[in-house]
Amino acid sequence: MKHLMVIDGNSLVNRAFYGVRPLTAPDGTPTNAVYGFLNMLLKLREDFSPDELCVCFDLKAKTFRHLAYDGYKAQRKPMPQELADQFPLVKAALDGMGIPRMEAEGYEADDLLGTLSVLCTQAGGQTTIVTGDRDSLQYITSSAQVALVTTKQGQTLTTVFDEAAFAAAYSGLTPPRMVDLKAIMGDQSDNIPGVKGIGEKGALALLTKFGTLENVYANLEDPAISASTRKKLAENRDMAFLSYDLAMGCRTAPVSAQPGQLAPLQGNPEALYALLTRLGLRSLIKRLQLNPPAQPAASSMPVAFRPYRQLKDFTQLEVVLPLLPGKAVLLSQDRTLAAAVLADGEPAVFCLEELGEEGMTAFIHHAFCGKTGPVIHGGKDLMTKLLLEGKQPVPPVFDTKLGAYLLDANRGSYTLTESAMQVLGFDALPAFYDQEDARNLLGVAPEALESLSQHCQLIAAMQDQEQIRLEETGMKKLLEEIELPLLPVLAKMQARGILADKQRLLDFGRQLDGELEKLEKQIDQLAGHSFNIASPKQLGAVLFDELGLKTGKKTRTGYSTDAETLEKLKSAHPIVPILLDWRRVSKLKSTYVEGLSKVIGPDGRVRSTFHQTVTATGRLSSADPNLQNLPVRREEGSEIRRCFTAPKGWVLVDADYSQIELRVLAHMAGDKAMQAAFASGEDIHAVTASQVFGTPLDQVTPAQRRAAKAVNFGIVYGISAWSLADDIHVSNSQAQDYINAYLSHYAGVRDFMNQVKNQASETGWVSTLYGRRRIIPELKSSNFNTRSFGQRAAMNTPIQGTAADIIKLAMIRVDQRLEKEGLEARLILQVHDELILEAPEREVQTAARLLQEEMEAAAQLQVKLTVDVSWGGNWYDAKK
DNA sequence: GTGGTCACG
DNA sequence: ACGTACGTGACCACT
Repeated sequence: MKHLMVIDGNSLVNRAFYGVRPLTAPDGTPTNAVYGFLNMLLKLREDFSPDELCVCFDLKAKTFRHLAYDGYKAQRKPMPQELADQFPLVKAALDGMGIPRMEAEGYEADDLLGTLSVLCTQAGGQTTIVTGDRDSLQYITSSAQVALVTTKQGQTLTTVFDEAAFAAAYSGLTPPRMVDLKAIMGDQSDNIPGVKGIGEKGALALLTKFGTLENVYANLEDPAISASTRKKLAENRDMAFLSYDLAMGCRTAPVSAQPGQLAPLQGNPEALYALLTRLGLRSLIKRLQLNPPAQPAASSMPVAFRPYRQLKDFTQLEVVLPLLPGKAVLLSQDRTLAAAVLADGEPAVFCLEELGEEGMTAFIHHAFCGKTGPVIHGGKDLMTKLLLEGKQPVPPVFDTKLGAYLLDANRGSYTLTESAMQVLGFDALPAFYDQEDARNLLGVAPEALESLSQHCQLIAAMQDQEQIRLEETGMKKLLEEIELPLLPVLAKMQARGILADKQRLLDFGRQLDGELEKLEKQIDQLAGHSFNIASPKQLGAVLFDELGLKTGKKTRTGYSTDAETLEKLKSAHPIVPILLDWRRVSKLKSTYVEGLSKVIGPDGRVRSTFHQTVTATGRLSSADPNLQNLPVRREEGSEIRRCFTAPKGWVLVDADYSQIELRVLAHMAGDKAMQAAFASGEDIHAVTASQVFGTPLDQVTPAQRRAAKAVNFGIVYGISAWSLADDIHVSNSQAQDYINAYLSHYAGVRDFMNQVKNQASETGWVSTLYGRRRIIPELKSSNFNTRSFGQRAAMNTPIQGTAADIIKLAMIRVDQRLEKEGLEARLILQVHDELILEAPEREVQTAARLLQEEMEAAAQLQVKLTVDVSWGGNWYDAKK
């Protein structure tokens, strides 16, 4: 016997849209509903293994189906654009997968489900109806079951209702009576009026006694019906029968195919692969085991690849070597393969097996260590490696990774393949060669070489395209005068690293172990049993279930146990302060002591990677390890910073900008009052308090200063009264008063923020003083929260991003100046508004002065940039 | 792999 | 009525 599965596409896509967190494709297309729906579909297909499968969709009629009652569904909110846009994508994906789909003009998916299930039964088959809508339960028969899909907190739950399960859930009712039930109780979401004043309970009671709507009215005078119910029924008789018709699903919709004709189709794997790639749904590609098309469609490939010339011996190589500088080059990670695009556009490839170690060394020397650097994709880390090998690499003349980042800083990653698709506008690439994965390619040499050659040609094509687009968007100078010159500075910092005192770190770790043990003992005792303190779930159970403490905020999975929540419960139970201590100590131990001691190199130095293409605002980020978030705010973490040291005879020189973001704001907003506040040289938060509260400066209270400081931060982050109130624990209206006072005093700031918001909403992007752009897709969202987030980001980015531009300029200046003055001192770290040098003791004064001068001179703003410098034998002592 | 938590500017 | 501060990365538990 055949098993048919019919799916209500509209219902499930809806569930997916509201159940899955917002996701977007690289180009900004919303994809969460596509992603969620396809995952549900695949899971259903696996769980039920139907012989036939069909997905049904609503198709609006030109005329109303239910002319009798115009209110029907008339009041439904229109579907958000983000959701509507995803239906065509879902349908295209189904076509690609070869899954039949069906729609009929003037009918809803639900009608098709009912019709198909009846037809299937008539043909002697079994039907599983899949939907998120309980209306369809009316179709349940001995040969048709309903799989009801619900989403709760991102999880999808499927409950199967057959006749038995239905009877258990709706005692006293049979599936066809669902219609009668709705006729009486109505349904707000479907605009079915029902009998006004009678709800689910009353309706159920009536039907249990009388069976059907018809019979209820036939027995209206029955004494079991109360006078008031009888009155309501009598007054709404027409509405009840109209509702019955509305609730009754259609079982005679015109279907374009019969059960028996709905077997899986061939599909179009290539188109599906291209679609899912464009949408950035890689996990689905994997789940469907799709392979990239062997040969990309000619139409989607705007680069006319040329055949490569393979250099087979050293003599041939020698001719080409002098031509390499300034050309696009690509080197496999293991450096056994290389390619270059020469002046005439001809690609040449090199293979270590044929050229020998000597050939590859010569290639590297000429491509990376000559007078002119290469054109490359992601040159910083290669340059770092070459530096560590003792070579003297020259900086790239162009880096397509940086170009791709500047053109759209919202992507998380910039692999060659992804960036080529972004910049050149491909749908898909022959993702055969990937710089990150070259090792796998050995042993398939001819294909690997062809692929390497093509990818190198992509770099050349990207360079052309990026130059045009950077020029158009006004970011050419940003690339040429900030990002590209910064690249070698970062490479040098990465290669140099910072010296760490491993012994001291481990000693500190042992001390922490002792403390942890003590704390754990106390916690277990107070809880009455031992448990995993690090598990928020177990901790929540102990605090809120066992000890009965008052719950605070809730998270998606339970009640929050974060520091803010615990802080409020500190006096409620003696276990709470101990937990807070445990959290702090355990963080120090696992993240800092253990994490850092793991990455200290054999020479005692730690080498972080400074990512130049990660943040949306233009800041750098630091990883493996992250040296931009070492403890500093509390004393107990200071020991960690004492473990980062200068070598014997050297010192660390630390310089940080004072209030750079607020100064940038004062400049960009052209706010004379704020500029004057900085010019006074007084503490900015105190001055703000004095001006906003109208208090003489020397009479500003600590509380006023705290409030002013919070507002200053809030302004930079894109403020709202709600969050400010939450932060400084005042009422919403109090917070709003602060903001109003602030903005009326600093009217330039208010105007600037409004102008930024308006421009951002119009264009979809914001920019920094140096022309760096951030596209903010959230600004166009129909969702209030998403859009609000976009507006806050729009207000914050010009400030944070300009500050980031300035310190990058400072790094370049410092590096050049150190070089020019012939000093041995070197930049080793950057922490957003702070630079750290390693300098021989004899150079300290010079280096400190130089650092301050160059940082302060990096930008000429209407507010002076000021820098505080200090030094010491370790990072803690260097930062006064 | 995701979510909760927490470290930094 | 809505309900979040902006930007990151690492660790742990848990699925």
